[in-house]
Amino acid sequence: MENSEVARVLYEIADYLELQGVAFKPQAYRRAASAIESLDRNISEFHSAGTLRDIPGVGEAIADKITELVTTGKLSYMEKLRAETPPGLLDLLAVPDIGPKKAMLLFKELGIKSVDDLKKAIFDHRLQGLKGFGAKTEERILQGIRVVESRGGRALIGSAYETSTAIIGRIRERHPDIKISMAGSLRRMKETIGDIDILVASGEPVAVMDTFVSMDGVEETVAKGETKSSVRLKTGIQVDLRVVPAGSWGAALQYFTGSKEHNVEIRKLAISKGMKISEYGLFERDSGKEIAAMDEGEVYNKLGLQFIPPELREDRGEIEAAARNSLPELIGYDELKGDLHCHTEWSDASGTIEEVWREAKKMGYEYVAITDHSQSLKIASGLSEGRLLEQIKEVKNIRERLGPPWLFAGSEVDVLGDGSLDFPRNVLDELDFAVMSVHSKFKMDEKAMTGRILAGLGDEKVKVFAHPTGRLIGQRVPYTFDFEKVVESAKDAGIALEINSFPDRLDLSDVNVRRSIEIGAKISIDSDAHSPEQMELVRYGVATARRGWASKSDIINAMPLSSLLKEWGLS
DNA sequence: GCCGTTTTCGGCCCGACTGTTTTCAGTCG
Repeated sequence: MENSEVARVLYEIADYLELQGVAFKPQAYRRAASAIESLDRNISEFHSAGTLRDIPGVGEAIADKITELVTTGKLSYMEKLRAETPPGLLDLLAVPDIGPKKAMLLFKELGIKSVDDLKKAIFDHRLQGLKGFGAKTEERILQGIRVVESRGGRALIGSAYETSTAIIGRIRERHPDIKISMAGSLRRMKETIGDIDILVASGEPVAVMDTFVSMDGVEETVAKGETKSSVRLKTGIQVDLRVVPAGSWGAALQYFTGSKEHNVEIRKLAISKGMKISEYGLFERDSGKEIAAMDEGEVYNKLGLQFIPPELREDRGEIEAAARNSLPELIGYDELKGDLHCHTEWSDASGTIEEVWREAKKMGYEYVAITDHSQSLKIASGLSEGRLLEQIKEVKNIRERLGPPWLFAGSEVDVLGDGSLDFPRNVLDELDFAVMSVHSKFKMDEKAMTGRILAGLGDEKVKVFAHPTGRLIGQRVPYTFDFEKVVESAKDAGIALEINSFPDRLDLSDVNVRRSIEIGAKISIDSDAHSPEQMELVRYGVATARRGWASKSDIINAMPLSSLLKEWGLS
């Protein structure tokens, strides 16, 4: 059973208990669920080793439940809770402004069991008169239902990052003297974003708020107060803006960056050291004297910690590592020396080889690889043997003519169902190197898929395994294969596992990156650009590497060209 | 239900905003 499935069950239990008004247990279940989600090994390994209780937040009772789950695939406790609660009631919790108390009240007083029931009740004006419900609440809930029905999930980091960059630019233009930054999951560069958080330090909060709520693209102002405003954009995404005094900038940035789990642990740490932390600063608990507030790094330092980069703040051991002064030095956003996976108009992309070269030069790269699709990928205009040989000649000509950055003549070669590569030996041998991918027969069973991948990784021309799990965020689950075995094999063969930087892939994921590095495999952060400007998407790939605790030495395309040629035998 | 340099019981992060029950509860992040 997958970790995510176990976590989902525990989250569901938390929701049921919350609906029943049970105190504290929901948090306990959520904490355990969150820890299990970020494990880098399968939960069944902990079960077999008898170390379930080593997982933070897992005690006797939850360990027993996990055991029942992984051995039988079912959990009687959850079935009992499920039977006691009308199924639609959980959906009510997803509606903004409806929490457990209101959901239960609606059920008990009006028999409302689903979002549909709730809509009908509002149209019949049956909510008014209920304790705690007035006309405005009714209107807000109706709005909330519309949002839930239209949004249907979280935004990918790519679009959220661009939107937020544009908003910050507009606010800064009008208020040049303020400090402004992304915060929340966006600053942590999570792969999906629930809403965009922006933090401002200014002595004139009202003026900044006014600019914010009256920007182009605002569909509706959800809330507007003295320190916080929320709007919903026409694109459906919600943006929260918070304004704090300049004196508490660092503490506020720390606080609003989260994650929630990280902050809970930071608060507990503060308490254990006789301090107290809020968005206004770090204070001595008894005297109330300010210890740090202006500078985010100082807030961490005064707690006895190294500065923790936002991408690590997920309560996955970063606080303990920072206390021991042993955080990794993360790969920087400007440390890539090249891109090993780019497409051109020879297959399914736009842009010529020369345009890709020019973009690489603009980005300050030392090298870039042309890796168009292979022959069997007809849907993406894969190159035939003859076309590929022709392209290799062309790449080498341009390389001669234009000089650095160095152009590699590569190919994104499919590994076919039987484990063979999509070009014959004599053609592969003409390449500088190959990027291997799975693009077909996604539904093979674990054994067959693992064998297929391992066979492909056995070819000496393969130097990068692209988008290794095949997932598409929110659209397609990874294919089934033995991840550990593949990583081990890639490590032994000197093949890098890719972080594909496309926002709907980000494959490897942060958790998979961390596991791969632990095993000792190397990573290649590539754009998979299908137009020259998409080469900049590597920002999200680097972010994912950082979230996976990767440092420069883990990333092969952070190497200068000379080392890459020598150590990786690319040419 | 979990946890422990406050350790086997008694706590469990903190504050803003909103609407309504006019002094506070519910929700959210």
